[in-house]
Amino acid sequence: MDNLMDVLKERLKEKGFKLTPQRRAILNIVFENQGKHLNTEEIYGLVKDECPEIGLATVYRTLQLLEDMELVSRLNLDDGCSRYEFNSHEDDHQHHHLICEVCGDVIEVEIDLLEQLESEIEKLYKFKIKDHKVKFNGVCSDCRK
Amino acid sequence: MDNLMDVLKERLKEKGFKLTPQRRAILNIVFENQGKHLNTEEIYGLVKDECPEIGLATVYRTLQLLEDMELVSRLNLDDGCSRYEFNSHEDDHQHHHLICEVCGDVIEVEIDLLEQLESEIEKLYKFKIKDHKVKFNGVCSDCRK
DNA sequence: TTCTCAAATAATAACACTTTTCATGTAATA
DNA sequence: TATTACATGAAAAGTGTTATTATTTGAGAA
Repeated sequence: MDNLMDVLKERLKEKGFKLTPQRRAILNIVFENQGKHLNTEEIYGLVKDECPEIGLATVYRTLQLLEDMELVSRLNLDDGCSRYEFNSHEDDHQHHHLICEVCGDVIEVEIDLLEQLESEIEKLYKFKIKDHKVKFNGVCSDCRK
Repeated sequence: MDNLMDVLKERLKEKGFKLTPQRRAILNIVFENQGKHLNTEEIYGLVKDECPEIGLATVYRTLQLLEDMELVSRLNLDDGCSRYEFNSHEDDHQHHHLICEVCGDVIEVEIDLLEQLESEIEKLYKFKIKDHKVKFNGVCSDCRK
């Protein structure tokens, strides 16, 4: 999708950054692997097909950059590394994840019933909530068989 | 609380482990600092008053052990280290945390309105939920002034 | 197009947190 | 007592990540 790169270019320009092949390639990899929740090392491996010269540090830097401009989201699945997903749902809250403790699969949940809980918390604790992260651990349908 | 150490001793015995001064001291520190969410280094510093000879590796090992026997819970507050809290609520789900992005304070929330969300997810995804982790990021009442 | 310079890069060193290794110590068991 | 298994401290190694540095690159100016 060319439109995607236009968005990237635009957001980079806003903050005085440049659109480089590395940045383009990394965003592409994350975009093409939606639902996969790749970690930095995996992204590094995949992006090398496109940019064989790329360094791991650049991957780390770029993912941070892409997170800053809200094109990707960093996930913490408690497996010792950061994972990333393409951020399709711009403004609103993130979706949630079901993490299967048997096969390790990660399923995305689109329901969001946390609004009422949030408003209750905001009232009770006078805490301004800006974001929430919800993880469910359990066993997926396949592994229950 | 002596009862606490009895529980520890019992659970250790179940799995063939021993109750050592180090293990007793570490559990005590976490117990005495409920609401503080200490990290390993902080626990190490505090436990040295009781056990000056203790090594950092033992603290890591013991916290893992205490987590396995569900006497403490490991928290991930996205600040680059593991934090621990005493696990008072045995069987049921954990409570939630409000993390202030200004002062870094962590506030505990006891409300749990996730039951309905969970049953909906279980039905829809046939995913057996065993635990959930919820973090809210925002600004606490003090920092909003 | 060529020049200029800030920004971006690759490579590598440094870093922080954590785990493992290993030799020694200690407590329960036979 | 001898044996066995577990626990420990110290140090080394491992892991994911960030910082440093010299070099290269891209985009606007000449």
